[in-house]
Amino acid sequence: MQPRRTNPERAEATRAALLEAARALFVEKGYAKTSTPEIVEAAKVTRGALYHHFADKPDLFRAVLEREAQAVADEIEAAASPGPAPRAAVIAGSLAYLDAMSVPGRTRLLLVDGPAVLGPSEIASIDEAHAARSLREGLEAALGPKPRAFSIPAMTALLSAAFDRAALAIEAGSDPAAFRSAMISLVERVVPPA
Amino acid sequence: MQPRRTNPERAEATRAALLEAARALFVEKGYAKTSTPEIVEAAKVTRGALYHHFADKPDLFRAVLEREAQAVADEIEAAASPGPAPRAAVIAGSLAYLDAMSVPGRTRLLLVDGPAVLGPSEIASIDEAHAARSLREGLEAALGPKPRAFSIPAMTALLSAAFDRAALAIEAGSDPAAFRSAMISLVERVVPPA
DNA sequence: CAAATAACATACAGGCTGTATGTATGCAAC
DNA sequence: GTTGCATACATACAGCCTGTATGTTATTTG
Repeated sequence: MQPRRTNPERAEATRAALLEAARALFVEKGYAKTSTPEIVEAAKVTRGALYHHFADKPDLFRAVLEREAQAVADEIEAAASPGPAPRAAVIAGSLAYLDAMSVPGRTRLLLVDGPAVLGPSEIASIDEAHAARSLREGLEAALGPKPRAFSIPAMTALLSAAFDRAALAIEAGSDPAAFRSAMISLVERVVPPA
Repeated sequence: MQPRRTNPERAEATRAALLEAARALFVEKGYAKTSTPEIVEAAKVTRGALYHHFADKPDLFRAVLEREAQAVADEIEAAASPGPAPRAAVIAGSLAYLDAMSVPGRTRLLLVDGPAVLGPSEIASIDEAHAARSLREGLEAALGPKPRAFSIPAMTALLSAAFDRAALAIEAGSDPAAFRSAMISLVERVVPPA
């Protein structure tokens, strides 16, 4: 607890406190019903600090989301290393995605409030930079270059949406096994065995 | 323009004016950035009238959404009459859904702002009462009672999400033909021919 | 050590939501 | 037909929230 702290240290500490407090409140009450006075109180800073680090409330939300999307992408990468069996890698990545999205709050942040606050196009670009990219590359590796009845980017988007809905349903209390198996069944029909 | 109007007439007229004005503004600027003063100005009534007819702003939004979901469901029903060919009916209903969702504003209302404002569970129940129910019944008719690798309600939810993403992508400017064919391809893999 | 700057803190203006209260018109009973 | 009530609004107000503008303190730099 030295009162002697370097400037980047102070800044990073308050930034982290704001991100953590904001994440917790956005998850608990949703973006719209969370006020900046609440956030700064939980983070034990003032609104001046918030508006010093972030342009506005959506900008803070965006920062929370990018962290979260990065964490999800990391978990997928760890599980679905693109080895010699691309089909197995896609299925492993699929289950890893559902596991990653079961971390409390992630569905609300990334799938519910995110599109409304930042717009579906910005969410799509965050997604394409993280989780969806893994899926697309997995499909390309598993399907090869021969002609197909569908475009890979389009099918990636459709499957990605199905993944999201599965995560939401599981979060809402549906049977996880039922949605996991339905999702795998869907992927297997798109990527035929060998 | 007789100043002599019956009470139910007056009420229904202002209700309709509010719903129409609100829909237009929610579509143009989104729910969060649309204020009730704006809405009542466009509808040429006062905020007193709004809060007389609707409990609060989310309640007005819900009324707009229910109308919209009903309209979508009607278009699907018209196209996918469950005749003797259940597989063809599912495919016809699929294309009808994408057409219905191409009416300007519907994706934003039903797929973007809806889940954030009313919560995904309430949106899911509105959907199950309208469009998703058609799809589930179509799948049941097309797949029959024999055992499958997946549960029909779960697969209905996943396909429904893929439909929604296709509608969003088309709205965002992606190639409609690519998404239509990818979507049909997905449905065909779930519902094998005959 | 002095000036400049980063990192906040405080104060304020404008706008929005929901409620409480007031009013006029249709309506129903007598 | 008039009296009383309910419906359908209209107006006014209180509280909160967002973003900005300005002030203050600690750190860094020349």
